[in-house]
Amino acid sequence: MTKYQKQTRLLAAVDCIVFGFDGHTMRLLLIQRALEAERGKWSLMGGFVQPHESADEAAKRVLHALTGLQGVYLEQLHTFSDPARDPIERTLSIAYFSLIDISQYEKQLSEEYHAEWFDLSAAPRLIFDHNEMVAMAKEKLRYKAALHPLLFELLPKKFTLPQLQTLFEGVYETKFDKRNFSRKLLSTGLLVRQADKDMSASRKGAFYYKLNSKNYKAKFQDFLNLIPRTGAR
Amino acid sequence: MTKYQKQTRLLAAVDCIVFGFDGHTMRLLLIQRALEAERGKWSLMGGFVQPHESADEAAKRVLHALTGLQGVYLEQLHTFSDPARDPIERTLSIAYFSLIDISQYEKQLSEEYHAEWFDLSAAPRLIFDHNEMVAMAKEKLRYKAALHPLLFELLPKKFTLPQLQTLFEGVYETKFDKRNFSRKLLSTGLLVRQADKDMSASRKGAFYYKLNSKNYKAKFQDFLNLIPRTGAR
DNA sequence: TCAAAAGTGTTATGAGTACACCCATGG
DNA sequence: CCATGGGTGTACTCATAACACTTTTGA
Repeated sequence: MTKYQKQTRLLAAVDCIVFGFDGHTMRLLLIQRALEAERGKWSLMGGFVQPHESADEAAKRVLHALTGLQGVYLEQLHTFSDPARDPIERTLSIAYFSLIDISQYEKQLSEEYHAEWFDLSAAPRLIFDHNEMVAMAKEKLRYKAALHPLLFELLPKKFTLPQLQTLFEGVYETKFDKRNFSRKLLSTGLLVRQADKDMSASRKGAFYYKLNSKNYKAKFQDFLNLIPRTGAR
Repeated sequence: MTKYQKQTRLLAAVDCIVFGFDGHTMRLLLIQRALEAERGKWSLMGGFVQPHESADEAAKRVLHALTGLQGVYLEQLHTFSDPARDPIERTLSIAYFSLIDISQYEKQLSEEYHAEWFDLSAAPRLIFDHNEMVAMAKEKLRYKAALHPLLFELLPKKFTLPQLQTLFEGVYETKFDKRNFSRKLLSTGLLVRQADKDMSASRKGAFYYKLNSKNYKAKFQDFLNLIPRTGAR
């Protein structure tokens, strides 16, 4: 088989920006880097693309290793290619961002990787260009979640409207009117009210909802305009 | 300098999806591939990422070589990484999409590359996964142009409202009401009416407009909702 | 009975849409 | 004077946003 002669081959890595929500604030999952350079510094979870896997497969593999989770929301974000981004050797990085239900995260596995959740707005300095990746992921999350029902990926299967509103308020760093918020969300037809309530956060209790998965798939690509114009953008 | 041992290095290419608008329909710029495999087949313009350039720089270089243009709209689209996407040797491709004013395109240079404009809706079969890249670029263009004033990149500096409307109708493959269209576009504050008219398309003539570049930059990131709900989506 | 959070209804404003006629000009 | 495309105004509907009180229940 003829090869492309005289072209330089490069290392290709994937890096995963993993977002979670703890009920109060947005969180970011970081690990302490195991390799030189910058061993011990905080870093996104990453790994090299192997010869027989695509970047998507590599990202899934890495994410499963970090969280023990499969089938999570994972989307290619951007490829970072500054020739000097990794001081050891030129490495392309294909960044992915992921949304996980933090309550399903398996702490056991994380300790193997010295992983930790950080408040998104108080994340430490990361290696290489990882802070830039996080900033881009945050922006994309805000952008996309304003138009598509994305943030449900961060919640358990059963969730309450107050939880959902707190999540939106965390992502957009603002407050919404709860009457308008619930009317808008319910009008999407995405939510199905359950018979039971979450009694843990109030005396009255808040009804649980689940996603209507049929409508969820159908409407995901629509523009839903989930964020009030007077709120964040 | 320590290197990352035992990791496989891969070829990294960029491929550019170049869109234009000829006044009637959306067009796609393709070349006849000069390399094996598939020499002579239609292809996107691409090239390998060189050791000391980023992917953005590579895409700019490639695009300049193809069109003679500099400073054109160019945005990273997606990285394609199927291990089998190039039958000769595994190659990652970082795809970019670009919008150019077709009237500035320099035919001389294009002939050097056997480049040709194709009607976007009648593009030929392309090599490798390039049809998939084009499909994704088309979708992203529709998505983004519904919310941001992007399509102006396809027009000359001076353009008329009927031209602009034809362009939008081409991208969304539908017809808009011209009264609503002009009201909506003018209400953005992005357009500045010129004193002169384009007399080439009608007896009455249509006023030229230019972009208000200050508002253009300021509003680019806003959600403008440029497409009627009853139109395409 | 009280505290704390959940849940809900009304009104006013503005954006979006549907729709039809007059204008300017060159031939 | 007429054919062709350019340009504009109005009324209706619906989505949005602002705003405050009642309900539930455990302590």
